[in-house]
Amino acid sequence: MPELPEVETIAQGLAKRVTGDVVESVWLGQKKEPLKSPAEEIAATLERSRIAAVRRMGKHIVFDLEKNGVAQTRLSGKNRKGHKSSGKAATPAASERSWAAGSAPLKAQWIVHLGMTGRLQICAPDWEIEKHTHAIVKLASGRELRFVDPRRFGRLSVATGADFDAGGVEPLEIDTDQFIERFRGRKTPIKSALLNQALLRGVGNIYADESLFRAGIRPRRRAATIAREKLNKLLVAIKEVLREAIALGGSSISDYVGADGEEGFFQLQHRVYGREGEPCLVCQTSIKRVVIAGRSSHYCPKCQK
DNA sequence: ACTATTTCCTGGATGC
DNA sequence: TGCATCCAGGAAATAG
Repeated sequence: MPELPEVETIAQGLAKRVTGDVVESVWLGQKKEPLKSPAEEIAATLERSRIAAVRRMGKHIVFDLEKNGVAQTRLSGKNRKGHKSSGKAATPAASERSWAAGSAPLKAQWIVHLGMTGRLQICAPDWEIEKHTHAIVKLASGRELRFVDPRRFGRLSVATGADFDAGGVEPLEIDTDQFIERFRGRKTPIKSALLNQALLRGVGNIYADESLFRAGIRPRRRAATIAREKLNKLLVAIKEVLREAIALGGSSISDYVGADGEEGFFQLQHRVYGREGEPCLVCQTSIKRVVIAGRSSHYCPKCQK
């Protein structure tokens, strides 16, 4: 279940391997759940685009795309209402020019959310197509980038007009004042607030539990009842947990593996997540599990108040 | 404007 | 062995 550290690891791995490559063609499966944008729009946006960068925003992987202005103009005019062709010379010679040449490239983004079980694999075209493969992106380098997701909680979309807005604020970039402002006054349990991507983006169930343990706060505590000092401690804990996890390549439980298929190791550092009934590593008290907002929440009843 | 609950999905684990 | 049931959980949709 990829959260911020896993997605960061995957995005970095992908960036290393596909930056600069060009999309030749795109195949999209028939299942509609994984597609947040219309299939034709995703395909049209990706095809003939150069992958300028791959980065993470919250739990999303964002591919920054650049396309020759001429080709993009033609596609936009055909596929999007109210978007007129700009009248630039659309000669075949121009559309085949190298990416560096000619007018400024038109930008777009391909956004991938892995959900629970989504994976992006880079492979040779003759690799067996796995069950639950929903997208195959053919690259000019001869490789393929495939999206595989058995549970179909993952999502693919494109942003063409404006930049993709992931909502919320990056937990590794937010400062104490911003954090307190966003979380204080909320009546909801702090655990729910941490999972709310519109507040803070990228923290999921594992890292919420681990951060709350380090900060000594019970997951059911209402955000509004937590003192500023304690909220500050929580933010420090969140940043610490996320940074440590990124350094270890994320947590490999269930389906997660990095871009090259390697596993992460942060699961070995989990102090409460998945440890129901086991002794607290600090005080030996049995770790409890309760359900909050439909999510398993693990905590030490003695260390967390 | 918030908050809480339900729904979507499949595979692996568990129970009888 | 086989079959049914439960559970994992992010985010969108729905209800209050």
